[in-house]
This record gives sequence, C-alpha cells and structure tokens, in this order.
Amino acid sequence: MPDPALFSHDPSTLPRATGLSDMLAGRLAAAIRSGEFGPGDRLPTEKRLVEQYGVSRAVVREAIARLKADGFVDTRQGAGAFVAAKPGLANFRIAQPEGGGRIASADLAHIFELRGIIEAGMAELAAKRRDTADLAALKTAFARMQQALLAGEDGAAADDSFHAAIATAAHNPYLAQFAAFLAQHFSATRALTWATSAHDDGSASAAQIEHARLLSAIEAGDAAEAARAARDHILAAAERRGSAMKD
Amino acid sequence: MPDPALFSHDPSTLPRATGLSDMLAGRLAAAIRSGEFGPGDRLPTEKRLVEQYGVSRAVVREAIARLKADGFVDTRQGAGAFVAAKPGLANFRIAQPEGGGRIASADLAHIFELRGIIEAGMAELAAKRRDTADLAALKTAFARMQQALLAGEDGAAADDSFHAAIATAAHNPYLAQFAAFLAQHFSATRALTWATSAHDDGSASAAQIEHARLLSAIEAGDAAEAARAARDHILAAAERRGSAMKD
DNA sequence: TCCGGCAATTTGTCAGACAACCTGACAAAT
DNA sequence: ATTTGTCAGGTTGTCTGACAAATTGCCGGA
Repeated sequence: MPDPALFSHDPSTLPRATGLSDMLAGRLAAAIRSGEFGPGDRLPTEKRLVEQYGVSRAVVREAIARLKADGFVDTRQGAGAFVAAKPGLANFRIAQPEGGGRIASADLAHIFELRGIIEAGMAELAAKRRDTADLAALKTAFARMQQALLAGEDGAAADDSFHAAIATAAHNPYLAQFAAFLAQHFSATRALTWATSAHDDGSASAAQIEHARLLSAIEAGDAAEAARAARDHILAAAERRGSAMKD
Repeated sequence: MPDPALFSHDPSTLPRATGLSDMLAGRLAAAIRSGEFGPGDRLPTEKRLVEQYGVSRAVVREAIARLKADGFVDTRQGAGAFVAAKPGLANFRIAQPEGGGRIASADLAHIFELRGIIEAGMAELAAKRRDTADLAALKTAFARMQQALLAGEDGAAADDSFHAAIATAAHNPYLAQFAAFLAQHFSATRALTWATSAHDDGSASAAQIEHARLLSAIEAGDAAEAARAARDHILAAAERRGSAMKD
C-alpha cells in the first residue's frame, strides 16, 4: 500500500512536477512491477483510489488509461481493472530516470551492447540485400559526413542518415524500427563524436574511418566483414564515450 | 452529446469493439502516423475535438492521455497538445492486426529474423559470461525438455525456461527484456513444435538436438559456435513453421 | 521601440450524475 | 436438486459544468 503521508489532502505535499495522473500512474506501475499486484489481480476500485490518494476520479481514470496503454492492466466495464497476464511486456521501452537525469553508466553499457548486436545484424543483412538505391543513399550520407569532417562542422545529422541508410538496406522494417528506437538514446554520444573538441582529438576522423570500412564491406557484399565492422564501430563509440563494453 | 451519425448501427463506419476513448485514440494516432499532423504540429484543442467527434471532454482527455503514454504527443498546460518530435518511437511495439487475427506471414518472417539476431547475440554473450548457477538452470530446463520429449508430453514451458535461462546467462537485463518481449509473439510456433503431431514427425526431437548443440557450446564457452547454434535453431524453427527466412 | 500587465485561450483538476455492465444472491420453475 | 429468471449492489464508461493554473497575444504606457 502506498505511503499515505506522501498523498495527504494537503496539496503542498504533492510534488507537482509531472502532474497528478502521471505520478499516480507511476506509483501503480511500480506497485505492479514490485509484485504487490500480481498478474490477474484486481486493482482497487476507482472510488477506493480516489479516497486513498485524495485526487479526483478524473485523475485516477487518466492514470489507469495510461497503464492500459502501457499494457499493464486491462479493464472490464462493471467488473474492475485487472493486472495484465504479462505486465510491461506488451511493449519494449527504456525507462528514463525520474528526475530527468541521464541514464546510469552501467545501464548505458548494456544498451550499447544491445545496439551493437542489432547494428551488426543489420549490417550483415545490408551487405546481402543492398540494391543500387541503397548504395547511393549510403554514399551520399558518407560524403556528407566527409564534408563535415573536413570543414570541422557538425556531422551528427549525416551520421544519423548513414545509419538509417544501413537500416533501409537491410530490408527488414521491424529491425529498422528497433534500430531507430535505440538510436534515440545515443544523441549525446553522437553529439560528442562531432563536437568541435572531437575534431581536434581525432574522434571524428576515427569514426569516419570506421564508417568507411563499414561502407566498403556492405558495397562488396561481405556480410561477415560488415558485421564485424559495425560491431567494432559501436564498440569504439562506446569507448569514446568512456563507458567501455566489458566482456 | 455523441453525434448519432458517427455511431449509427452501421458497423462498417465505426467498429465499437472498444470504448469511445480507445477509438478516438486510434483515430488520432492514425492521423499522426499518416502525416496529417507532423512532428511539432499542434493538435486541435480539446474543445474542438469534443465538437468534431461528438464526445465528451472526458473521452477526449482519456484518448490524449493514451497518446501521451504511447509517446505520440506532449501536452503543455495553457498551450496545447503537440505531436512529439519522433512519434511512435518512444517505445517499440509490434502492431497487432485489428481483428485479432494472426500477424501476416511476411511480417512474421521479419520478426523471426529479428529474433534470430537477438538470440544469436544473447547466446554469444551467455557463452562468455555464464556462471555455475546459469549452467545449472540451463541443464535443468534441458532435462525437463528431454523428459517431455521421451514422454510425448508438452515441453513448451520447459522450452521457455531454457531460452529464459540463456537470457539470464547473458547478464544483460535490457537484452533479456527484449528477448522476452519478442518471445511473446512466438507462442504459436512453440506450441507447434511440441504438439502431439510434432512428436511423430520428429520436429520435437529435431528441436531438442538443436538445444543440445546450443547448451554444449555455452557450457564450453565457445561464443562463436553458440551464436551459430542459436541462429540455426531460430532458422530451423522458422522453417518448421513454414515461413522460411529468405536471404 | 520596448516592456509590463491584462484578457482570452487552453490544459489540469474537481465534483456530481446517469448509463452500461458485471457479479452474486435469491426466488421461481422444471 | 438443478436450472432459470430476476433483482440489487457495485464498478467502469460517459456526460456535464465549473474552477484553477499556465501560456499566449494584444494593448497601452514609458
């Protein structure tokens, strides 16, 4: 049961940073994740939650709507709200820290590892399946990065395009969507690769060398080499960021 | 008051399998996916949506709450609701067909491919990192499958345990969570492997041979062989299901 | 031109009510 | 004794109206 002291009727005690319904949804989701409510269990009624947390029914309903969207609960009119059979497995998401801070370094290493596996698999397929249009897109993105490198400019956008072109060349929409999903969480790393300081210490040019190896492997249709190149590229990016992948 | 024209007895215009808010959320999500509302665009105000769809504001708010949870929109009090920068990329999910039917065969082949990449990467890491407890869990699950195979029983649960044990042995929670997420969509395939008919035609024993190869590679710490074994296992499962992975 | 404050707009929250639906208990009929 | 019909209570779904909080744009004054 949630701590009543945190949800008294006094509005001053309620941290309003994210909104009442968001907070309540987080509380309930945490209760489900912690096993307080197991699969198939019935959640407290809306009326009960209203009394318990001192909020209006609109807030409660909005919180439960969010849990429904996340696949944590299912509701049946007249019956109640029930924890889903496999809560939290209806979709895959990477939890963001509460305070809006960055992801912990240990977690980021694991995410890097996941991305390395995906990028390697994608590069392998791209080497097998790329057509002429795919190759043209890859070379265009590569040239834009090269131009940015020589001019000392920011090539993060071109970097994105390059990896997106690999995803397209793999001809697997699910793989591409998942890669795009993962890539979102590495904006900080890409920015670091193309920062002005990175031009000086050689990070940008090092990344471009890795890109060149990857591109030529895909162009040559060498699947195994493309996989290795992609894997090494992600590994190097992780090390540039300072959180090395441990084996 | 709901618009009678939108909610007539004609099921072709508006399937009311789910509630009003679910339907409205689907409508808006479709509008965003179709590009009718681009990233950064402002959605119609709640008042406008109330008039447009003939529903109450509570329904509109619940629909928007769902879109928020799915990462399609962000709302700012006093300003409005805006389409997210990357709608639908806040989480990764596999869209289920509307009518509750099965996923199309072509899509399933792509999902198999994605799973093959993940399982191979996971097996590779498991071979490097497995400890004694991991090995014990793997052997237990394998023995249970063996028992089911000899007795002609259903070993699907043990099959799940075996793959879950590999995920644990990889020691990467994100990878494990994603593998569990993907595995959800293959219950039909697992059931097919362990059906009574599958015992007769050798599918179950063939799968068990693949499991044995995978287990021994992980036990021996042979990462490359474990990756190949896992990849072949998923590929064989795909072929047993009749939807071969095309290269 | 710049800037402060006011007013309109919009989302967030609250409160009460009724409708649709489920569940369990009880009575009636077979 | 079992089945069936009915009813009452509880729960979610929806509607309505209102106020609070925040943003935005406009307008008048310096």
